[in-house]
Amino acid sequence: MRVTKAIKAEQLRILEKTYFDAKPALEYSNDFELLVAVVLSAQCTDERVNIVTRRIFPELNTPAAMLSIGVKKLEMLIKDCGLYKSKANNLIKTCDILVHQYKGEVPHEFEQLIELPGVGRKTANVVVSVLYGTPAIAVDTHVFRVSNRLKLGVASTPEEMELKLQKAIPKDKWSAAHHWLIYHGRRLCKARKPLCGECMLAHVCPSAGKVV
DNA sequence: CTCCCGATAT
DNA sequence: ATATCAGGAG
Repeated sequence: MRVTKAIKAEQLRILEKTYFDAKPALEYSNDFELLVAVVLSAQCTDERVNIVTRRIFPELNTPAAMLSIGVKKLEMLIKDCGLYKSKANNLIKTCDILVHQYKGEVPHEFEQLIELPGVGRKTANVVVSVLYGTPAIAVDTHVFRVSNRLKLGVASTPEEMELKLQKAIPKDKWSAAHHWLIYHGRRLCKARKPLCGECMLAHVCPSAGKVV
């Protein structure tokens, strides 16, 4: 199947119709909490992140509070999320910067966010999109896999995919499309065993039934 | 490219 | 047993 511009538009139309109510799965009650939750979500399910954050956010809901407990305690608290030494180290460093350079606030600009330790393009895009309404397409493992399968965008790196998707998707749909693709990746277009048999996109998907 | 890493699904 | 999970840094 050759994925033309018209087919991509049809893919997006179906995704929107199916996942119109898609929203962030991570739980948070302020800007700082969302930033922390997204950092913790690297190579970890959102469900597990929520279990951990429900336990720690009542105490650690500000960068000053998190900074004060130190790396070792933070490591123990977030251990269940995996990659815990890097994440704890990065979070403490980020908290230090937020407290001393941003008055304890989470910066609003992508260029500022991406300079924070442990914050890359994906995390920065989620923050500006979810918190500040800036059009952005955060390319995580689901967005990358699903987009490549649909050939909505074809890329070998997340950053390349981000650029391809920005061209394939109308700007006013960027942030929503990010959530459509994640929901689709979780529910049907799974990494291991995609459910092409019950997929509403199968007739416009060049990979339908072909994924090992 | 490798390393970080525990929990879960298959 | 192995692949994968809202990645990022060296």
